[in-house]
Amino acid sequence: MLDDRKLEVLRAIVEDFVSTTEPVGSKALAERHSLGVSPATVRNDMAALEDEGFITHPHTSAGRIPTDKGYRLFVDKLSSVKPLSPAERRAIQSFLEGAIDLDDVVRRSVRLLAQLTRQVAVVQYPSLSRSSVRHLEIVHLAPGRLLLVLITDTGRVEQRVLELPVPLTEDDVVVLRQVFGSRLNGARLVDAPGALADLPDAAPIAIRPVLTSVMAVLLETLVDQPEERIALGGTAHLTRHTIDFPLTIRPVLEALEEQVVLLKLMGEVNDPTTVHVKIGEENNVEGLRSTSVVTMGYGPDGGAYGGLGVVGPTRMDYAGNMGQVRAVARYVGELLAGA
Amino acid sequence: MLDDRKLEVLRAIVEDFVSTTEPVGSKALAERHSLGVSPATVRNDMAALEDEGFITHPHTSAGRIPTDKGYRLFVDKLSSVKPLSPAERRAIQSFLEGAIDLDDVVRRSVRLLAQLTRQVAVVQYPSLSRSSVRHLEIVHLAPGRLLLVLITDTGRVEQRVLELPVPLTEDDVVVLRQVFGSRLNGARLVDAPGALADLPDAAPIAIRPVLTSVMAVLLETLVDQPEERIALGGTAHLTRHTIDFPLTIRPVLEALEEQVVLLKLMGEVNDPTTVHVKIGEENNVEGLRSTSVVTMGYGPDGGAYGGLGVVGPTRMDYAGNMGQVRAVARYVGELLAGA
DNA sequence: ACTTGGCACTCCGATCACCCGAGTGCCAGG
DNA sequence: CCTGGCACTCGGGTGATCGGAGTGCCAAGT
Repeated sequence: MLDDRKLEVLRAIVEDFVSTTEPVGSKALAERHSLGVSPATVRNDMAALEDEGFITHPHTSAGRIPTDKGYRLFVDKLSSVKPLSPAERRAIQSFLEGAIDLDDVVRRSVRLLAQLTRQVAVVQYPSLSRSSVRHLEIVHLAPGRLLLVLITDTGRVEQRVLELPVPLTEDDVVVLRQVFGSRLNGARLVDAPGALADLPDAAPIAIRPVLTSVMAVLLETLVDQPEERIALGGTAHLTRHTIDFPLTIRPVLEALEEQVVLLKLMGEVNDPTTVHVKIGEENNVEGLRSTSVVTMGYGPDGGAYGGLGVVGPTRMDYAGNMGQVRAVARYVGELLAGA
Repeated sequence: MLDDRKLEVLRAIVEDFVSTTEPVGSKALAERHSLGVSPATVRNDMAALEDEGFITHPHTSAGRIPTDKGYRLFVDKLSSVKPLSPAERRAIQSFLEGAIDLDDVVRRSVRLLAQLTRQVAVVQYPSLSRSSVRHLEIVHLAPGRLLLVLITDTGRVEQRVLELPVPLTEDDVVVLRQVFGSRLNGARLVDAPGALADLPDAAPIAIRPVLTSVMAVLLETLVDQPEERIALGGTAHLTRHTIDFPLTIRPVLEALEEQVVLLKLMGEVNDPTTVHVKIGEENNVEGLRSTSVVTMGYGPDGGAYGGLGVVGPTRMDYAGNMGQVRAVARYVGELLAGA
């Protein structure tokens, strides 16, 4: 029931609407795209597409615009991810080289993504749970006061201050360092509980209370409830699209301020090695129902440190944005894997 | 030329305009505020205020609105910082307690400020240059590869990876740690150059090259060009005010995305112990000319770790916002000083 | 000298009628 | 199954109208 020409018409509608922002009519469509048929025929096809729910028109005498379902079909079947232009490649390169630490990498990535796609960009910090321990430092700040500093392979640094009921000697601290270091260095954080399980028994009795305190903090705030972080940028781009809908922009901004929401966006990626697109109502997030989200995981050879992506109007350049998100994700993945 | 009643009229205009968003006319004003005079008299006073440049009217048959100059007078002479309500105090308390690290403190503060003031909130991380060294850790990642981790008294953690042309022994690293630690621990970062000046001469020849490399990185990226960080939140509030001006919101969002701009805002605070207000055109920042900025420094007893504040429309509740900013600044200051 | 009521004037904004044009749906003929 | 033709719909822009809010000024009052 949807022959090739109808699909072609749908593609043309999507492309025209994306670039012009205006409902596209049968006549204009027949002219601009060389379909080889008359406007009347296009109208018939349009009617069919509308019956199937791929397009609508805002009112009787207006042209057609794609529905979420229409965009979905377009993304799945009618377009292919657009490779980057040389200029874009260079931009990525020059933007990301010279980052001095993880924070810097993330901030630069957000900026880069926002600039490339001209959309709102979101970058998740490498998830703690999927990282491994590069180094765990235990600093004796004051009697009875310890500072734990955890550094992951991706360069994330987490620190926790810890008050102890008992004072410690310098030697105790050395032992602590040694004990934790030997078991955790190089281990993945998810494996930490296992790696530490026998610790209380294996350690000298004198420091067992301290040791369990440290373990508790470590496991609780870094493994059980690891703090996820997310960076956001390019919100000014929201104003480009919604010139007429100032009330459309608010729920989006509000949603984007919620860490939880952003994490949800990044978290719903099942296969981290490809770009994912959520269109309009497909988003489970209240407030982003009128937007589309393009995401991808990044990390070493397909594994995932975290996710990144962009949020924009459903009327977006999917092919282009998917290409850009993919490219940045890959680049960032390599960058962090090599760090 | 500006007698008490005229000032009273100005105050009334500012208050009414702030709360209603609409130009206020002589009649409404005479009624709502018990000025004891007729609308005609109010009109005369208004004319005088307008001559002096404190108010304008958008068009002939509209009421008056305050100018930047009018707001300035209002802030300086006609209003006093509003103390917080008990509910607000409780909010601050409950919001900030339970923060697990500096990042957490800053993020919570931003959120808190945004929520209290219903404006866009900005919080600067404690400036590196004004902090002192709590701990400097040197980790031997791999032969020829060092990781420096600097932890400040305010809990900021900075890390730098460092490639060395020569491999190091574990003993070398211990020496490095000892040497740097003894000179830097407890010292303010600005004093670091002095504290380290004699180092190359005092150290064993063998590790001098390494030592100077480490020093270079340390001084360059942490002292000479310390990375300033800033957190932003509550941007959704921008949409509350500018319902009618969707193009007004963009330059503001764009400005707020620029670290430089935010730093400028925070940096222009000369006396960090009191709240500062920049109104409209007083802002040197392109894009924020139509907004007002309320800032204050935070830190131990008047000293300044950094700044925080809010950005909103010139038509804002100055008394309230100033009170809220001040309260949060003080609270955050104490919190970090005690950490 | 200041205040006040009165009054003419201005101008914004809402309302309405109007028309143009784009676009559709349908039909009959190729 | 495609096509041209045609009547119909409806949104949006234009222009005229009108009411009301607010002003500025003046002359009279205290």
